[in-house]
Amino acid sequence: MSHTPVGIRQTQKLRTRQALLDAALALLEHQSLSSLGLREVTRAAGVTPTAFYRHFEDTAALGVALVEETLGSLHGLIAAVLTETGDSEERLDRSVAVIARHVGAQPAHFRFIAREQHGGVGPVRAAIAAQLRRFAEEVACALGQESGAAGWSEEDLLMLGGLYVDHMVITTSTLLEAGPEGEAEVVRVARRRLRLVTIGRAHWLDEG
Amino acid sequence: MSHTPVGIRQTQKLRTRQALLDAALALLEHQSLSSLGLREVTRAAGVTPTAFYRHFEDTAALGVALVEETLGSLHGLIAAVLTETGDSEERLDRSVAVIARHVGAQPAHFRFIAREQHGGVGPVRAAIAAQLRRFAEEVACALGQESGAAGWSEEDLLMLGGLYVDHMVITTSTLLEAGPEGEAEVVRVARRRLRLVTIGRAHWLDEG
DNA sequence: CCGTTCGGAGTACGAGTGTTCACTGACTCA
DNA sequence: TGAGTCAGTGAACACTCGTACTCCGAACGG
Repeated sequence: MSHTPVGIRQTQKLRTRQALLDAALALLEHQSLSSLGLREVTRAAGVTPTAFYRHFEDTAALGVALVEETLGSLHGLIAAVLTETGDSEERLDRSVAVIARHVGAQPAHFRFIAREQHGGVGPVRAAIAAQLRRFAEEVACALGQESGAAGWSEEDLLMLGGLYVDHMVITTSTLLEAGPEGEAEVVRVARRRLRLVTIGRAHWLDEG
Repeated sequence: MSHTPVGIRQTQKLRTRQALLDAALALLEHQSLSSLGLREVTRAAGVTPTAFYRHFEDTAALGVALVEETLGSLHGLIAAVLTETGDSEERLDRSVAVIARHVGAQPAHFRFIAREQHGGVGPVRAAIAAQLRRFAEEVACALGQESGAAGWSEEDLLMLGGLYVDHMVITTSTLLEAGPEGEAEVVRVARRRLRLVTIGRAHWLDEG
């Protein structure tokens, strides 16, 4: 992939950068980015305030980096799940399960995304929107290669992809609100919702 | 309704209270509640910081009041639109139109809701969640009285009501992001999404 | 009419904020 | 090996912040 220089200096710099990101993410569990202080982050990361500027210009820039870290590695994953074999019911269950697993594994990251998707920091909002748009396009592309997609316009595929992605985001934040003990119920409802959408999809061309 | 005492004192108090709410709402256009300062609000409202405490304990309490102001008056409205006569296509268009009109009329209020729905202030999140749950129940109730609702379990009606409400919220924030010039396109896509859900609804019992 | 209530003003305090500057010392590389 | 680079330090800057006081004066109620 990208060049990963092994200089002691570079690695140490990356280590501090990651410490800042981790500290910020931990603090963002109970507040939003626009109220996150630069000093607050550096204190939690065990670094002086000035060191922050070696890595990020703003707390906003740090937020954008967090967006990349969270969503950047997810591309292709959803599309992959959708293109796996199995009937639509199976694929549906698997999609929801994948989401639940990821959210359970790194809740702080997804809480951050849910919170800042409409949050007060413009650049971060834009970064999230861009990533979600890419997801929608990927899903639309995957759907377009299915057998049932004959006769669907590109616009409608994008509409459907966006619907799935938005539903994925909603499910994510609902999972976070419910906590581990409420997960099963949330998954149940999410599956039903997806099934309803799938049924609508199957009959879309009948009544378009 | 509620008692509205006409004392000079009471009215003046309500006036400043409203000034605080309006000032806060204006400031919240470009930031989120958790970064909103008490002094900032009072400065914009033209009062001293100490006066704030006569009306709200916190900025969080002010946020809850804003939630009530925005969503409290909307109850019954959606259900009313849904129970009006006309075929499902008409009702669907009317629902989207009503949303677009409300968002266009008071964008700041709805931006606030979208932003704080997953924001960093717990009590406000809870207040919004409670209101949205009420909406979902109202929609579910309205749907239950339609002719096509025979055979639907109460749980599935609630699932569907929640789906509609969540979609309403998404549409709202998408409208806000798009601005007035992008409104037509957003409305187009929102209508299509709703139509797909409606189709799924019509065939729900066939394949349940 | 007069004592009480109370919304709001004014002042002051300590704590925390973002940003700047000169500096240090370990790493880099010719 | 020696000059240069640069991630991170520490002190200081000028703010803003939330909150606790005391006090004023207009509106209230008996």
